[in-house]
Amino acid sequence: MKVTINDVAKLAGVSMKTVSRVINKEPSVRKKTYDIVMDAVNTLNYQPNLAARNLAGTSSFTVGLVYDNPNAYYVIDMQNGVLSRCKEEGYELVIHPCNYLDSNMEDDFKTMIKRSRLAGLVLTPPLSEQSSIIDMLDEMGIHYVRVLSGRPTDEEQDTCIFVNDYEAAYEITSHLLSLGHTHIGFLCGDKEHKSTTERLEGYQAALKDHNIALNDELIYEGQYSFESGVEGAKALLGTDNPLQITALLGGNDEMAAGALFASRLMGIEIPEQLSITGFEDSPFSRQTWPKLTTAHQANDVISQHAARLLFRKTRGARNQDKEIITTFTPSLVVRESSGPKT
Amino acid sequence: MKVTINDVAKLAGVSMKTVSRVINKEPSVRKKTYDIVMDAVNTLNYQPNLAARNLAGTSSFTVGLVYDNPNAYYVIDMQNGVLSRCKEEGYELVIHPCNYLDSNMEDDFKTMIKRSRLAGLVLTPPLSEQSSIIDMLDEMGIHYVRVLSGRPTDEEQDTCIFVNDYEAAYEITSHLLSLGHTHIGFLCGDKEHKSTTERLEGYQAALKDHNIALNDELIYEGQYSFESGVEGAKALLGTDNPLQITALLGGNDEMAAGALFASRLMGIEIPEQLSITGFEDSPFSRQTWPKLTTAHQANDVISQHAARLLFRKTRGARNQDKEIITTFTPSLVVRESSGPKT
DNA sequence: TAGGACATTGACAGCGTTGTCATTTTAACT
DNA sequence: AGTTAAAATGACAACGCTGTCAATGTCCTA
Repeated sequence: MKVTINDVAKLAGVSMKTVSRVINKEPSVRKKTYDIVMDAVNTLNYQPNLAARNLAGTSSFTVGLVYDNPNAYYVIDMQNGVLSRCKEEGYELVIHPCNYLDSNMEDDFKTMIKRSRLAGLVLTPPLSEQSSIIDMLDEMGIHYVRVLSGRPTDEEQDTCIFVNDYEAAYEITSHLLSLGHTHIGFLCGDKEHKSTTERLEGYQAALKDHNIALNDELIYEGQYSFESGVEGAKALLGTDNPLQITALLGGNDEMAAGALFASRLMGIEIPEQLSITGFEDSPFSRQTWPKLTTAHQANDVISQHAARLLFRKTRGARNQDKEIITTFTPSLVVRESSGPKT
Repeated sequence: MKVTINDVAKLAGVSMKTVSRVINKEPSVRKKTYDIVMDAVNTLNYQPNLAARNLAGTSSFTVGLVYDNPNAYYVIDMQNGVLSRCKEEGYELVIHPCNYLDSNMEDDFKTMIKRSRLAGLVLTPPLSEQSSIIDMLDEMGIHYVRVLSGRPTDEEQDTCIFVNDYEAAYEITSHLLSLGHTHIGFLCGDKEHKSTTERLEGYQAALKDHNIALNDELIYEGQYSFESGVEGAKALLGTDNPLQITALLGGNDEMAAGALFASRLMGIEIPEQLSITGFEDSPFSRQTWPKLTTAHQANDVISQHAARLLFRKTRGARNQDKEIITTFTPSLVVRESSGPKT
């Protein structure tokens, strides 16, 4: 019933170790031998046992995905991306949701790592920004790849995948500017998140480049949540829109949806009286009325490349085949929630 | 650096095997010995190696979560629930998204199972309904727990967790009836899904109990998607609402959101001219305008109990401590999208 | 106080791989 | 053909734990 490496070896007429070499794609196996072994593998439908590999080998075949992001769409996308690479490479994925409010998160982390020795970790924001975590991992000698909001720096090229929120925010803001808006509010997330400051700076840079004076009163700091989007829109627009805002940049789709919701309550027509934009292009940016103009962030692709980067580090030169993109810029998607200033 | 069972044994002054007994909570370890060993475990901060346990033991410490549900919120909830139990019991979770359109899904499945011998699987709908899969698992002798839409039957009590959609749909429909609605449309999912027929039957039963004649024209079959919700609402309400519909039951929150969207397009006021209800209470049922009346489905709790049920089967009598609920009925949550008939 | 029954513990092999190092085969030279 | 270096393969221990079964300890009974 259960097929082991020995069965394959016997059928192929080689030693166990040679089969091991073949399935690990080690060099220094003769082509002919390789083919014979692969034939045996296929006829027996052999699947190497992960537990044994993890136990015996120096490197492991499980990678961890660590996240601390309340957004389900985001997590699923990241998960699927990493998973698709894992499947290809024969790795297994264990997921590890975290709560950064949780004080014993680091212990939790260590436990997980001890339990199943890991090939490496993929860290998603905002967790990937926490230096205490990174330091701990460095200290423990654990491989990792961080998905980060930011503009690439030479230094961290090989452990980071950057999402250029700055650029994307610049683009969205430019879009609104080109529609004639000049009084543009910003519903940002909390400033501890790198993405918040990046998006904010992109927004400000675009305004500057169009010679529009910055005004801090136009910025509302929320928590990337629907509720804080509602609050933010109410706060900025007030009862009679004293700041004469005609466009609102949501820090993410959820906040934009909140702003949409608030606008309804206040009887403001979108986009006629107010343009609203999102960020991330999560599915529900298409499920609002009107549909959200937003910046599409290809999370599944991003996480695939994160996984690739991790595997490259883990398995050394063995699979350098595919190119790895380390910087992604979300791209503008224009829908119905933004329109010309009237 | 790495602490093994031997280190613990040495420190505690017992044999390796006794430590093993302690960490596996086997009976027949003297209380005193137990305490000594646990002390050693704690001072060394010992974490048993999962790979070794899986390799050496007859039972495994990894469980699989298999899903084929496009709804991110649902998946995350299920995942978190199962994960929380796993953490407690020292298990590890590997996730396995499927695509039931994919023809070689079953092979995929087998590969996964061979790779890492599993303690068992948690199957979520609609995958849990597919008898071909169940048969395969039975044949392979794999433990599993199915989360299913349905009313409990005695027979499958020990491998199934039921979500009583029938009852919930009955309740939602009754809610609408009590508001005075008599012409109630139903935007259901595709009929291959068990949940669709369950919800449909609940809806019909409620109508019957109120002596309202059933009318198939009031039922639109979609795919549980936002888009099909839009289409369904358009189809049922037509240009001049020939069926005189004053309330619309969404098969799930997404379809309800779609109906909301369509209503906006058609200039129908919610809930003044039309009541709309959802199903599942996913986060975005609170992020629509108006917020959706829906049936709350506690997916995280459901999946926790699914995991418990699995562990009970896996580990035999070792942890019978907590009671397991095997039937859950989503409960009505009244929000702003439903109102009295005017 | 001896004998037996049962509870508790330990010694050791084995799970299915990979790492190390020794051995054989091949290729590349004189 | 003979030598040598390099490439290809194999033998065997080890990874950290659990299962088996034998050994010891404890408590009871007569």
